[in-house]
Amino acid sequence: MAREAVTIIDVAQMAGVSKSAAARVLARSGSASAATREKVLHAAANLGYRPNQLARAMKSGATNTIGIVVPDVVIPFFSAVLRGLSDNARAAGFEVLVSNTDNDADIEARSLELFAEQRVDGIVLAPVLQENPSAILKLVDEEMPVVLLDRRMPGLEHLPLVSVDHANATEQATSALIALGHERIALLAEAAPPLSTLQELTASTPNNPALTLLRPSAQRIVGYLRALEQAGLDVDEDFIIRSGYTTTSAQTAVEAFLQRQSMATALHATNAVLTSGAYRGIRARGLQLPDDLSFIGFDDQEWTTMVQPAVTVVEQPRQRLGATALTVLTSIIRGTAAAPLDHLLDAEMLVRESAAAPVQGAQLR
Amino acid sequence: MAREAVTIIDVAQMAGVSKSAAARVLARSGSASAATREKVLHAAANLGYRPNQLARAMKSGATNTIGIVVPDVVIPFFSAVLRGLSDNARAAGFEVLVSNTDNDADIEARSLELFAEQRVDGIVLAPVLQENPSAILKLVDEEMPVVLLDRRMPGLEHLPLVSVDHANATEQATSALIALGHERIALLAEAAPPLSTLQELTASTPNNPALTLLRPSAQRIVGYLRALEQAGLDVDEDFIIRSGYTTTSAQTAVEAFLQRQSMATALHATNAVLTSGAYRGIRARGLQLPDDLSFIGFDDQEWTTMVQPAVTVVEQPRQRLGATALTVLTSIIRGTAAAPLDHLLDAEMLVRESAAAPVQGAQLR
DNA sequence: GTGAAAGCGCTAACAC
DNA sequence: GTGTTAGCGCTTTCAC
Repeated sequence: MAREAVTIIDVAQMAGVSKSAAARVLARSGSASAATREKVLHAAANLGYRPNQLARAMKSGATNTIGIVVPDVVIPFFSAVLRGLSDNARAAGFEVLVSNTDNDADIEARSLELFAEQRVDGIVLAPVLQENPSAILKLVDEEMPVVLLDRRMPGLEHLPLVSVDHANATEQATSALIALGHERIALLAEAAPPLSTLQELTASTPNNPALTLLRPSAQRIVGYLRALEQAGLDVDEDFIIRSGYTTTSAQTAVEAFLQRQSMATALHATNAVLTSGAYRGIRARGLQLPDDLSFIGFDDQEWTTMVQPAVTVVEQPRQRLGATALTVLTSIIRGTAAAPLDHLLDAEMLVRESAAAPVQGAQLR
Repeated sequence: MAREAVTIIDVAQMAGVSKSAAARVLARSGSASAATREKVLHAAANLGYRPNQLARAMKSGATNTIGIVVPDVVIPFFSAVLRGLSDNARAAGFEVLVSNTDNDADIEARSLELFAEQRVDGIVLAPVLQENPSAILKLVDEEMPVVLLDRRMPGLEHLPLVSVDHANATEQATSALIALGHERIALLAEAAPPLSTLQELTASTPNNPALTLLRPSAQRIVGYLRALEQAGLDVDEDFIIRSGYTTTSAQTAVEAFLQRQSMATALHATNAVLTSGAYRGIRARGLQLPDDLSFIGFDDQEWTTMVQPAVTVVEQPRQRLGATALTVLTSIIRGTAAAPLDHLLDAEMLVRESAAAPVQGAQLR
């Protein structure tokens, strides 16, 4: 603002008291007589005094600002998390700075650096999956409070994580299909570690580091394996469809799968992008949901209820993830953090019409 | 960050020069000898010096931070605008603070106040439509640079606006339907001023204040009237369907319309929410697109290409709106602003399959 | 209860 | 080219 802002000095002068007296009143700290308070408040109101948070931050060392770093706020999951974070941040007296990385480690590093220069009080970060997260570690080493969102990777074991329980989410979907009577359930997942590695983890607890350090897509496969195992069903590696993280890649993979493997009676896609691609693939093959195939998607999206039949999905508590991340972050900032800091929230099934009991012989076209 | 940050003094000491010498090197201002520069840069790197933007801002009066205030970042339109703004802000050296208002004038006022206290250099605001925007005017009066996004209302005539050309967007859609051969075109719009008021504006230029001060929903109706007028078609007020700003309200309104008015051969919905509701209503009535009815929606949404036939829509250049808002805002901040400051961007038709030439007698069920 | 004064980290005159 | 100094607006001892 170009025009000279009114400072505490202006207020003090008008009130006829000292700078510090005015400060005590305006910052509600220290003591002041009723008369002084009255005069100062009056002057402040008259002049339209607005405290300069910059100066306040210089003194106190706290900016009451936090940063959130995500791949892309246009992705509905992240915009919802941002919203949940933002609402709660406001309530707790924090402003929120936003940055997008497009999953580029360099941009992420630069964003973190800039936030640090701005002296944010803490950062919520959905990290780019990278080999050597040195930029993150550097910040943490300098005692910047950081809360991880959605994912974690080796090297960041000691940072608190707020995320959905990925394995559990897929397990829920798979178990739901099993409960409907399906035994040959295909899974559409991003490329991930070899199956043997993942199979060793089916018995692990949700917060087992070996599990939470895997990328979300791998954790989701673990949940699938766990559900099959619990039901006593054999794993057929041929039923695990690998795809890149794009709609077209997923569509292609699903179409190819449906062409070569007509025994599957159900399919679960493990993230939002793959869900869109899978749906297109199913449609391209001319299959009817749920009679020809039962389908459960991941993440609720508007289209899942615009198509017919509406698509059953596993939904993450997006805004609550943001709210939780804020809570954890503030507890660290205020030094009131108490272990455990990890928060793995449960996903929720939104049961609609795309998954049903298998129809005998349906896939035997 | 709890640990003592390294300051310019630490750097100067280590480099064996004065504070100001170090400052000159680090801020790339003023002159310094090669030797000094070398020593300072070296010391800074060794110590991991990170400039304190707070202190810098205190001195310079510029925080290099801007704020964006929108109804809700979860709405795809706003998250995309935010993205466009954010990318360009970064490139221009600004950080971005975000706030959601949920269309509540009090929350908006509070947000603006808080941003002002943070001493942001400027604000991009999608204002809550309100009678008396005093909080906004107060800020502007104090010379805070403000750019309006998407809408403007009486009292804010002097503030620059970055928006899609609402009237033109609807005109494009309506004209497209007319070009296909439709003559009885229904419009789904939010409740708006009486038709007579709007009809007077069909001849106005895009940036006519009388037009840009209307709420977007009203401007869109003007575009519809203009298209009909240009084609020499009569306006039948019965074909303008009024609805509240919710999917269910829109669905109900469309269903009722389709029941009582079977002469319409085409329908255009004038915003994203109404488009979803209209589509549901059309489906609930069992109509086939485009044979029973041609349909054009507003704002591209993922579901419009997930359903079959895919829905033709008018799309706003969302990210470009954000980018443009940033450009205008920075020009004001830097004092290089040159009239005209209003930017009305053109919407674009995404032609898909839900609109086609009318089929004779199709609606005569 | 109140005022004087120091100082947060940085920049920009200003002398040298 | 370099160092000294003042000061951005605020909070917070510390005497009185």
